Amino acid sequence: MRRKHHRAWTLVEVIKLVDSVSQCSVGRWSEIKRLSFSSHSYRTSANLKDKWRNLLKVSFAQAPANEGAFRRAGHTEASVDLVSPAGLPPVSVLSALVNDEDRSMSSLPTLTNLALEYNFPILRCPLTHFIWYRLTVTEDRGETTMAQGPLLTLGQSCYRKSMSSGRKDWKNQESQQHLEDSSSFRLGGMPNGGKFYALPNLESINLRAAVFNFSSVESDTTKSDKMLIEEVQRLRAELKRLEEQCELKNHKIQECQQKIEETKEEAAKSKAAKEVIKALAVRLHTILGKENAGQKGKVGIHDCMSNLAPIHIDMNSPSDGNMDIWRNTLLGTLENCRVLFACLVAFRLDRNSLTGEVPTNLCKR
DNA sequence: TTTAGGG
DNA sequence: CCCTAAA
Repeated sequence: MRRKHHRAWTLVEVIKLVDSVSQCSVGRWSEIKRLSFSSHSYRTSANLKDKWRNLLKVSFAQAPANEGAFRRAGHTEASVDLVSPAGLPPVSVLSALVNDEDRSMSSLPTLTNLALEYNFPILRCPLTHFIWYRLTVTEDRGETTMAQGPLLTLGQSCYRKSMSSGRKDWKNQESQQHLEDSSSFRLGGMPNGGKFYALPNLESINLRAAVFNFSSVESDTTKSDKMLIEEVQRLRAELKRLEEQCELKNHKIQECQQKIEETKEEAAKSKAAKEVIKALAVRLHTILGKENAGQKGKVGIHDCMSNLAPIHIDMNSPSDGNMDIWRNTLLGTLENCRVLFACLVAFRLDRNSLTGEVPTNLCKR
C-alpha cells in the first residue's frame, strides 16, 4: 500500500458523494459526512473533500473543446454534447467503470444492474450516430430535453492505478490548453469566457442522471453484442423452460377438471340411489303396515314385488344422452337395495314358515 | 471545529 | 492521504 490508510473509493461511494454534494452543495463536507457517510468510519469529511477535488481534477483535465463532438469525435466532447441539448451547463465527468475486486472493466450486465438500481439511463450508440443526431434533430438546443438532469459521466481516470500513465493518453494539446484555462477557475467563480462552469456552480442542480460511455465504442460494440447474444440465448432457454412448465400445469388442470366431472357423476348416482332406497323404504313400510293390520291369506314375494313394481324414481328425468348413467345408477341402486331385499326375504320366510313352503333359492344371500 | 489548499 | 493555515 502506498499510503498508510488507503481505501479505494468504490463506485457506490462515488455516486453517494456526488448525490449528497448535489443535495448539500459543495464545501459543506461535515454535513455531507453526517448525512451520507456516517456509516463509513474511514471516510472523514476531509476525505470527501479530497475525493471531490480529485473528481474535479480529472473532469477538467478532460475538458472538451468548445465544438463538442464536432471538434474531435471523442467521448469527452460527446458527453458535453449530451448535456447541452438539455439546456444544462456543459459539465460532465467521464469515467470507465471497473469492478471493485480486480479493477477489470465492468460488463454491460453489471452496468445494467447499476442503472436499474440508481435509476439512470444507459446510452449506447456510436459517436457517429450522436453527431448525426445533433446535426439533424437538435436544431434548437433549448427545446430538446434529452435528460431530466445534468448528465454525469463518471470519469475515465478516477480509478486508474497510476495517474501518470493514464494522463499521457488524454493530456493532448487541446486538453492541456483547457487545463491551463481551468486553472484560473475558482470554486464558485464563473468559468473563462463562459466555456465551462466550475462544478461548484452546480450546487443547486440535482445531479441524478448519469451516462456511462465506453472507452472505445467500436471494439466494445462487438464485445457487448456478444454479451447481448448470450443474454438472448439465456432468455430463450428460460422461455422454453417456462413454456414446458405451462404445458405441464395445463395438463394438471385438465386432469382436475375430469376428476370434477367424475365426482359430479358419482354424486348424481348416489343421489338417485338414495331416492330409490327412500321410495323402497316407504313402500316396505306401507306393506309391513298392511301385513301387521292382520291381512289373512297368502302374500308371496311376488305380491311384494308387484307392490314394489310401480315405484317411480324421480331422478331429474335422465334423457337420451344419459342412458349409461341411468343404467349404472340402477345397477348401483340394486346393489344398495340388497339390505332391503334381505328384509323382504326375511319377511317371506317368516310367512312361509306358517305355510310350510321354504324358498331355499332365496336363502342364499 | 471546519474548510481550503499545498504537499 | 496527510498536514496546516485560516476562518
